[in-house]
Amino acid sequence: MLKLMDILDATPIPVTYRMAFIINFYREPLIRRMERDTGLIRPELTVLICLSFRAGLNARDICEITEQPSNTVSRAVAALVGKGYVTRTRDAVDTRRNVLAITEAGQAVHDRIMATFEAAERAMLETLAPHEVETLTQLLDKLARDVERWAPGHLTKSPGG
Amino acid sequence: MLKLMDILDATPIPVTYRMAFIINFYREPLIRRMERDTGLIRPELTVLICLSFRAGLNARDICEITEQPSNTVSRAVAALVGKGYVTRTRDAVDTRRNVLAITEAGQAVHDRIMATFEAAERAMLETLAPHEVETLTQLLDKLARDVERWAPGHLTKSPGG
DNA sequence: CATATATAGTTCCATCTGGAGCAATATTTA
DNA sequence: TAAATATTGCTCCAGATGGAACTATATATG
Repeated sequence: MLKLMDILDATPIPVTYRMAFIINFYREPLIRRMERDTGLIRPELTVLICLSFRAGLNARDICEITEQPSNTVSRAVAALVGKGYVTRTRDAVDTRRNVLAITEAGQAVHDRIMATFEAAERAMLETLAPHEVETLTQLLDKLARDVERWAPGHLTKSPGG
Repeated sequence: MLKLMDILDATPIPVTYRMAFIINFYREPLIRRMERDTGLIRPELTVLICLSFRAGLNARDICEITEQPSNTVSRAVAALVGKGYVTRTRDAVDTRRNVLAITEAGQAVHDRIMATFEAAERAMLETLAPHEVETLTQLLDKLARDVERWAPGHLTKSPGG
């Protein structure tokens, strides 16, 4: 039976096709499992990750950090507040802003989810020797940090810089 | 301003987080541009890629190759037939099957789209030295070919096989 | 102070997506 | 042949997603 991997060899985009392939088979099942087990959906996890890393952000900050549309973030925040995973308090100075913070329960569910992601990555990387993992990480890091230069249409988003 | 990349360093999944980051900024703009310029959507491109690689597939084959749900493929095929990019002919032997093939126009639009993907990958990889690109490709290939072992929940899909 | 403009966050709406189940056809079993 | 089961491909429906417009508040300008 023909499988996706047979097409891997024929594609004119060997690097990104493989990356997309890997991410697809890595992330989708984990996201599905998370949705089933915790009731959280993807944008909600994104918000939790941001708030877990830094408290005191507002929805707009998360939009800019993640480059997601504001309605997606808005919905995710509202859902997380409803579930008790995030608190939302009006800023006293600028009453348009809602300052967000992750709750203990939110941190707990975040940690549980990330643990499954972590285990899956470890399992994936077992194929590689430690020095190969290091090399791979470094190369990916180089590409990621260079995103401003190569991302198609990325610069056009904020002409002011 | 905090950006996604600052979180890169703090994540417990350094490899897959970077891959997802890269793929996100690579693929989404290209897909959006494709949708705008050609009117094709993602699943339709997937079908075109399969049929470009091998003619004579049916929808079920494409489902198995790409692991996409049958309704998604069904819709994509119907849209492509309507646009004149794919032909669909009933199999004389098994009249449940529709044998699919890409048309000349379909191949042309496929090639045009893939050319933009190719140019974007080239631009992305300019950051790396040729030997680094080679190393990266090999490491990704190793992971991709090992997918059956590590993909979460992948084996459960076909217990017989 | 009054008006114009900018920003935070939400809702509306159209579209994409996947799960479940359905109709048509093929295959197996009695 | 008749009935049970499997397979192909489709439609229905619920939920996710993003663009655009809207409300409320803040800031800049006369």
